[in-house]
Amino acid sequence: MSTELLDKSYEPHDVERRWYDYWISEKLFSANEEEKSRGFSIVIPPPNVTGALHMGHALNNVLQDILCRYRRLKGDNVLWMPGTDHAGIATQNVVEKKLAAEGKDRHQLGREKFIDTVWEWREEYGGRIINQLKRLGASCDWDRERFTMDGGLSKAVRKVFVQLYHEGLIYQGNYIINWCPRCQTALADLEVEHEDHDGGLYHIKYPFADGTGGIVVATTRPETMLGDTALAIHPDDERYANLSTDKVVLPLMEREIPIIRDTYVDMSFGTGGLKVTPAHDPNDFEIGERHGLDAPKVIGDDGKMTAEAGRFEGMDPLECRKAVVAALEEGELLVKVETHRHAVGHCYRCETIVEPNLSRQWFVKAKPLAKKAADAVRNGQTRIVPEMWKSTYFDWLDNIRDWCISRQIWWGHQIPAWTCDGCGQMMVQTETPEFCTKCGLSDLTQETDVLDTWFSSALWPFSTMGWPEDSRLLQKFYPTSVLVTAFDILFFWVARMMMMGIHFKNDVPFKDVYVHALVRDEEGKKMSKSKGNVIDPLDIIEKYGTDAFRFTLAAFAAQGRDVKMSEKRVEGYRNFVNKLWNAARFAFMHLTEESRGFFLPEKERLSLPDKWILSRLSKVTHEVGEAIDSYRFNDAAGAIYQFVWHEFCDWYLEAIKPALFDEGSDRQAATRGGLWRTLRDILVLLHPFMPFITEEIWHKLPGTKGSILRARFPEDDENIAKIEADEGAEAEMNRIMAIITVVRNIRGEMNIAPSLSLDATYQSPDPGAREIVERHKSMIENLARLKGLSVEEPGARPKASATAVVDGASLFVQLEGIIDFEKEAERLEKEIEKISKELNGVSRKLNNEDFLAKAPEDVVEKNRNRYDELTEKQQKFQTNLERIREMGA
RNA sequence: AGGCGCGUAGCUCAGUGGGAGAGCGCUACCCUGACACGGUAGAAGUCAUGAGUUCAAAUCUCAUCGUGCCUACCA
Repeated sequence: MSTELLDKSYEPHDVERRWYDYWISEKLFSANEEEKSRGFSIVIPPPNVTGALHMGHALNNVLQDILCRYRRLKGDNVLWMPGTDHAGIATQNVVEKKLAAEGKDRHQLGREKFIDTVWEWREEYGGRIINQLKRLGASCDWDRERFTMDGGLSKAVRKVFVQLYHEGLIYQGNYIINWCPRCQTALADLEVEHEDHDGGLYHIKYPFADGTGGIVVATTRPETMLGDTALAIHPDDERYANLSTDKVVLPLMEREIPIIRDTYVDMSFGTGGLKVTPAHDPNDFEIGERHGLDAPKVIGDDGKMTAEAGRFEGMDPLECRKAVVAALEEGELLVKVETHRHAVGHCYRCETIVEPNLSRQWFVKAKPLAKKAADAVRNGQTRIVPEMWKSTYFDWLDNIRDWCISRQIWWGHQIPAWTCDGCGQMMVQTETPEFCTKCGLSDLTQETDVLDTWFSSALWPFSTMGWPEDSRLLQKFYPTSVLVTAFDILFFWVARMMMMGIHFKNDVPFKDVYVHALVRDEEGKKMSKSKGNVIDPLDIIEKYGTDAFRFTLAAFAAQGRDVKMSEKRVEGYRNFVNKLWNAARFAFMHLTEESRGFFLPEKERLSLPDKWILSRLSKVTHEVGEAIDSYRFNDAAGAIYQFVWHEFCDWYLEAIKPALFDEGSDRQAATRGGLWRTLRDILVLLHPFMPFITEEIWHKLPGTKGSILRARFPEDDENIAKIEADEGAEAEMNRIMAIITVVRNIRGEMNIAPSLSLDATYQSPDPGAREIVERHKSMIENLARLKGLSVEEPGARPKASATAVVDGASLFVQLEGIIDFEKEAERLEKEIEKISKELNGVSRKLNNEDFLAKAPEDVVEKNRNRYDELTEKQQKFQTNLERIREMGA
């Protein structure tokens, strides 16, 4: 019975550290694959091991944590599988940069030593993001933390690669791929980010070989002309129907190249002539294939012009472009240069311009896998929420192209393919071969390329659970219940997990995919370091506490809309955290071991505020559960916020104070039960959103045992009394609250000092209403600060009073000596005007025969009732207005 | 070029066929036995624009304008 237990305002830091340690040491996040209870599982979207927590991670993981904590409260056996991915290119870049600072490069170290260095780096820094997730309160089963380069996961990668290869779904081939000259590796199409650039469109004349003229072609990349092997025109192009020759001379190279006819060419573009560079443009490559053209590479993998570029060898492509253009100008072959806006591809890891380049790479034949992945969503095996994303998902899968999976880097899963140095036989198998299967020679060379990181990520839902073994974990928790992710990796990751999961597990990897928003800055821009608009989640946590931050994220996670983050909002929810803290602090002044309400007092002993708050609580409990079940996190957060602040604190706590201070009374005992129960349930409802403060208060709340993580959601808890909606109590309480509000309104509008106690008269023709008001007179007097309320039948109106109308009754607030007649008249006029406006709308409807005939009965009825109420109210105000005018005159 | 969103109070956003909502900000009053990170009351919106469907539209349809994003091999 003292407030000394708690500080006046909530101090999160210490509390957060303490309880997180406690949860870990008590193993409260552990899943149990041997237990029979209903399983619920989520695999974390593994953050890059090089990563640092940003807002996107924060939102993503907070939502997952809310789901996991909620499901635990619902009694589920929850597995939240954590881990990181090895982020091949990104990690290699980081470590290379570090080496460069020491004046070294990876080639000096050699492959093996370099990989050792990366592992060392990972040991030292790789845990950073994991620790940051812990600051968020993430309740992952940390004992099971996985890494895509772990032994088990690597085994899964090999097995998948080998099987797909033997099924013909992985092949090696020479195709145009995206080459990042800085990272020195191929990239998948998805890993290229397109950005519009203003460039030049160079019109270049290719003279006919017979010297009779020429054809002008247009290109944005003149330097590639050095590798041209044809000039293409549309077969139906009448401009070129009768050419005297079928060859042109490639300028600068002075090489004769054929004029070919291909329907790919767009006659309406420029002059209708297209230069063909099979080695440096995907379309040109296909044309080249069709016409059997050579494909000389003029831009090398090192990003420099090759020997094929003749005198331009060794130049940087952009430098070469200038030189080529200058040379063309000199030869008077440059017809014109226009400015032209076109998309330029950049490496998603280092932003260098990527070169389309002909290269021998490994590919996954995506179409057959993609079809099954799309079908699984079409037939509802996997549900995408919100549905809006379904079309994006289908669109991509239905138009999917083969996936380039080989990377020319060292950090990653080395492709399990070996070539015999003797006979050239290729062996693709899970175990390292000792001898050539064809000639028996033991000189074998393994493919040096590694696999795309996303290749191993695609296996994450089952590789983390022990696949290819048929583990207990897989049996219990695969398919996972839901995948929570932002849309930006819908293709990178979700679609590919679907493909792999279905192919190798014969079942989808998750039942639901919940696609959440992207977190943006206050202006709605994507947060990025280069823009300098990044808000660091850890700074926010430091300043406002994790619970406030989490609640903010949840409250703004409306489906289908981005979250614009600003500190101001976090501050608002920090205040909410503090409000809860103080409500608890107040409650603890009155709660003892004995006041706990495992069973609530019999209904007859409960006061109206108790019955009311319990009824509201039962509804809010239901709302919160339903909202989380359907991933409407903002609705859940909103419902509980509204309830705690504006019902529990504003009304209930104020209403029960007299009872609580009535020492030794029965009503004190009964109300303590109501208070205990409501606070207890609030903590449980809030726990998924605010794990720390709820745990802290839980432990201080008499009558609770152990961690709140082990509590049951109120509806499912067998150990506490059932509560249910009580419409009667709600109606009664609403009537009382309306009266109080109306008195306060008069006080406010008339500018009456709160310290001034007033008398009021309540007049109603309804004996039932009078009885209710009479019964709760003291509550009204107390909360409306009245020194006396008399309850009467309609009759003489008190003189010099301000009036209000509630539920068909009149309320007179006596203001002898202090009433300002003019002000009161003004106030009443304002009320009347407001009512008239509403009345207009309603009567328009009721006077409309179509409305009466066609609108549903209940809508008509509702409007009729409203009409009656408003008319009566208007009349009462009108009478009072007249009276006030008389008195004032 | 296609596709998907968004445009509601000063700001940030809920609401998606029947009485315009919240948080922050603003105004007035108040340190009333937990909370000034608080309390009570109040002001504030042609629900982007135009047309249509409907008894009824912020909500459905179409168009327009503005805005954001995604996909794309038009040189």
